[in-house]
Amino acid sequence: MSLFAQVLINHPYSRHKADFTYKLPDSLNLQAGHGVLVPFQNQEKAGLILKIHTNKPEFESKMILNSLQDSPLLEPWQMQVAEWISEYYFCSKFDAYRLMLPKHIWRKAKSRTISFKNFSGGKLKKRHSLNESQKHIVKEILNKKITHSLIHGVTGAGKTEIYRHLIEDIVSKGKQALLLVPEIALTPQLLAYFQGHFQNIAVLHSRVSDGQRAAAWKEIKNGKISLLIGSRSALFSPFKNLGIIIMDEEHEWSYKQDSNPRYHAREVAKKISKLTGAKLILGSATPSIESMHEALNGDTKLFSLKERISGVELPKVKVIDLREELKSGNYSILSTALEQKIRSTLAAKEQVILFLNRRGSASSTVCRDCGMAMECPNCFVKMTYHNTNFRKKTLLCHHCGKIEILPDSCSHCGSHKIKHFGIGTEAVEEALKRTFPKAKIARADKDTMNKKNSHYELHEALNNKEIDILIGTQMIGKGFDLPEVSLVGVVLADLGLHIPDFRASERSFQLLTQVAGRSGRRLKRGEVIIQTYNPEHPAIHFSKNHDYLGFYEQEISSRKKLNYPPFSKILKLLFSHPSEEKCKFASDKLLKALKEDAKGHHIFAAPALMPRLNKKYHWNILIHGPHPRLLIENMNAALLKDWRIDVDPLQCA
DNA sequence: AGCACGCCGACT
DNA sequence: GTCGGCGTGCTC
Repeated sequence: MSLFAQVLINHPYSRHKADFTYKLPDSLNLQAGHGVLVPFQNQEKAGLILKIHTNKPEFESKMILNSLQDSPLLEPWQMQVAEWISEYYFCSKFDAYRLMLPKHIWRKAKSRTISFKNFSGGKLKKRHSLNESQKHIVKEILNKKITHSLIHGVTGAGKTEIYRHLIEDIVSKGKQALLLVPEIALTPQLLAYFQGHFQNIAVLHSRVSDGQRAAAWKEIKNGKISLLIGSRSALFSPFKNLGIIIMDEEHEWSYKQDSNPRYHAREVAKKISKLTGAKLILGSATPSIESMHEALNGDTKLFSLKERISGVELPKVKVIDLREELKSGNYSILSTALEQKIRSTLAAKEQVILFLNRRGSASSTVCRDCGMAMECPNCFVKMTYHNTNFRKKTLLCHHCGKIEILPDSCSHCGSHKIKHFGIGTEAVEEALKRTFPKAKIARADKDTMNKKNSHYELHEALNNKEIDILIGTQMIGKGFDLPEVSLVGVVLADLGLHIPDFRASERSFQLLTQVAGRSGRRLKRGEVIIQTYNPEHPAIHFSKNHDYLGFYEQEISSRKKLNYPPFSKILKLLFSHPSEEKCKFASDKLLKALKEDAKGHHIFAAPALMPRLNKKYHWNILIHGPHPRLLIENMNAALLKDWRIDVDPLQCA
C-alpha cells in the first residue's frame, strides 16, 4: 500500500492552508517530524512532515524529493505542543511549528560547523549548605507525586540555591533542566552562579546569534546540554529528556509574547510538563494572582520562604502622603521626609536608589494661552519633553519615536507662554543635583541604558561606589543585588494605579514590592519611602507591610465579585487600520455577529487604550465569560480575517 | 507570498 | 507580430 504524508511547507501561503499531501518514496525511511525537500509550484521547498497515512487524496500528489536530515527534526512532544499552541491560541500551524524550528533548519545544509559556546567549567564553587526550610522544599519538590510547585519567597530568601539543588538532582539522573528567566539582563548573574556547579550549560535568548542558536539547538537535541538558561522561547528547544522546568519571577509580563502567536510561557510550560513528565517549578516574591489561586485551590503545591537567608529583616517601609505635603506648602518633587532621609543616608556613606516609572523631563507641554497640548502627529498622545545634554529641549513621542524641537511659540496661537507639566526621571535628576550638589548622581532609563554594556557598567559603577544616588525607571527594579543600598525611594507610586485595567493594582503591588526589595539586602535592614497621593490604595497599603497574602486576599475577593480571571476567561480581538471609520465599521460588524449568540458572555468593543499609534487606529473587542473561545471557534472565518486574536490577554485596558 | 497565465496597448 | 504592463488565481 502506498503511503502519503501531510507536509507543512516553509512558504507564507502555509499560513492560510496548513499542509499539503505528498507521496512518500519507498527509498526513504521517513516519519512525522522529518524535514524534507518537496516540489512546490515549479520550485523546490523545504517542509516538515506532520503526519503519515494511507488515505489516497482526490488529486494527483507529487513525490517527496529527499529528506533534509537523517533523523526527525522535532521530538514527538514538540509536535504536540505546536498542535496545541495552534489550537489554543488560534494561530496557523505554520506560525506554531515555526516556534520550534530555528531559521538555519530551512537553509540547505552547509558544511561549515559553528563551534558551540558552552558556558561550563569555571572553578568549582564552594557549596553553601541550605537552611532547614530550603532543604525541606527541595526534598518535597523531588517527591514523585508533586508535579507542579509554586515557591513564594521574599526577595533574598534563597530561591536560587533551591533551584540549584533541584537541578543537581535532575541532572544526576541523566535528565535535562530548563531555567526560564523573564529578561536577558538577568542571565549573566544566573549564569555566573551556575557556571561553577554544572558542566554543560547553554544560554538562549533573543540576543544570541543565529549561529550560536543553531549550535546550541544541536547540543540540546543530542542531549549534551544538561542545563539551559533562557527566555520564554527556550521552551521550544528540542530536549531529549527534560526533567525540570523552573520559571523564575513567574509573575513577569514578559513571559507572554505580544506578537503572533501570543502564547504565555507559563501555560506552554504546563503543557510541556504534562507531555514530557518534567516537573514545573514557579518562583516569585510576588506570584501572579492566577498562580497563587491555583496553588491554594488547584494541583500546584505551595511552598513559602518567609525569611531572608542573611537573617536581615525586610526593609522598613514608610508611606508619605503627598496631599499632606502639598498642604504644608512643599511643592517640590521630594517630600521633607525623603529629602532628610537621603541626606542622612549620604552622610553615612551609603547608597540611595530612587524609582519613578516615567522617563523624560515633563509628561506634557501646554500653551497657557490657548490650552493646546503638544501631541504626536502619528499617535494621539502627549509628547514627552526631554531636556538633557544628550537631548536638549526636545519633544519626543515615547510610542513611535517622533522627535521635534520644542517650538518657542505655540503653533496654534503663536503665544510664548509654554509650560511643562508632570515629572519624569530627568526632572528628578535635576532636582537632586540642585538639592545635593556634592552627591554623585546617575540616571538609568531607556535613554541612558542604550548600549550593550550599559547594565554591566552601571552595576560596576554602583559596586565601586562611583554613584551615591541612582534615579531610574522600572528597569532598575530587577537584577541588581546591591549590598550598599540602604534607602529606596519611590518618587510617585501612583503612576500605574489608575490605568483602566483590572490588573493595574496587581501590577503596581508587584512593582513596588520588587523595588522595595532592592534596599538593604545583605548587611543591614534597609529603608523604603513611598511617596503617593493614594496611601490607602491596596497596592500601597499591603506593600507597606510586605503583606503579599493580605494583598492576594483582597484582590482575589474583588476578582471574584467582578467575575474576572481566574474566575472567568478573557479573549481579546484586535483590529488596526489607518482609517478610524474602517475600525469602527469592522468593530460594529463583528460585535453584532458575536452578540447573536453570546452564550452568556460580556462583549464590548472600544478604541484601544492608545487609540492611535504610528498613524494607525486600534480597536479592541473583549469577550469576557466562562468560555470566550466558543464564540469564535465556529465563526465564519471571513469575519475574523483581518482581526488578530489574543487568548488570555494580560493587558485588558 | 510569489509566480504563472492572460489580455490589452506601444514598439522594432 | 511581440514585448511587457500588472490584474487574477493557484499552489499537493
